[in-house]
Amino acid sequence: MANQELRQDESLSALMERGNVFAAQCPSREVLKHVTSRWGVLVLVALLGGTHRFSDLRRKIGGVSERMLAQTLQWLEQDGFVLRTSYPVVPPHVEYSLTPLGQEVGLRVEALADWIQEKLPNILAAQQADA
Amino acid sequence: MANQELRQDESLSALMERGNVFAAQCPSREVLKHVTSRWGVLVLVALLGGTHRFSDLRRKIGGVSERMLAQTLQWLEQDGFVLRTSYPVVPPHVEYSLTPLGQEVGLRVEALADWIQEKLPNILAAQQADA
DNA sequence: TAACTTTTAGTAAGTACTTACAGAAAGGTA
DNA sequence: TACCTTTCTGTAAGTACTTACTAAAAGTTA
Repeated sequence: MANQELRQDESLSALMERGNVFAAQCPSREVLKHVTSRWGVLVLVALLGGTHRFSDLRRKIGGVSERMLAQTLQWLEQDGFVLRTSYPVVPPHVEYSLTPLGQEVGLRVEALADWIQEKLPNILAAQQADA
Repeated sequence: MANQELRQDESLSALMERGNVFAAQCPSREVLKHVTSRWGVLVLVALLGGTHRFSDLRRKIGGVSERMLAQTLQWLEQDGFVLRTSYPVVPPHVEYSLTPLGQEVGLRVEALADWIQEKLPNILAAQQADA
């Protein structure tokens, strides 16, 4: 059983460099948490549509508080997914956009969100079925 | 501004049937929460690899408690993504697998998780860069 | 009879996520 | 001077998520 974990085409070092979401201590877990967080998903999808200012995002994403939006943006910025551009004017003017890395995750996240939106009727029907 | 929300090719009723994750009260938000929950992602990816018993999942998914695994499986079962098959024996024998709907979400979630695993080195490098 | 098996419920306790609200910054407007 | 603007940051308070632990069911094995 134990050595089944090593596949033929992957060396041990290759596995270590890759990240393993099933391992509790793997740093990929944190990244996954940020990306799939309640507001992270929506921020990524929104920014896929282009650069947004803070308040644009706040308006677009129904239900976010300023506090949570700010925190989520910081997470995504630290992971290298979001680029924050601040103009030194008063009142503040800050723009958020996706980095190339951010666009890649964004596309995956959007694919998931879109699927759920499209299949919502089927899902709701399934929920009724076994209720 | 207000009427820009209606696109030419989509009637109002079509929009309502589709679900909109940006709307705070849309039921798709709940589904999204279950699918992207801390353990939901991992359960879906694990089950994509085939039917698993409860304790198999617990072993495979590093860090889950029995309590959370059970709750997550119930969420996904109610949304129609997971099929629970219970054999009336003692001690209990229960098998979990994906429904056709579950396989569809599973693939999207797996695409996201795989991307993060593969790009982890790049992400960690990006984190270092602005730290 | 005591102990072990597997899956899940229930409880209390702890941690993390979220919200609501007040405040700061510095220039333009009334 | 009083107030408005935008983007945040603290603070306190509330809610939700997680864990650890106890317990049940009913046969099989020691």
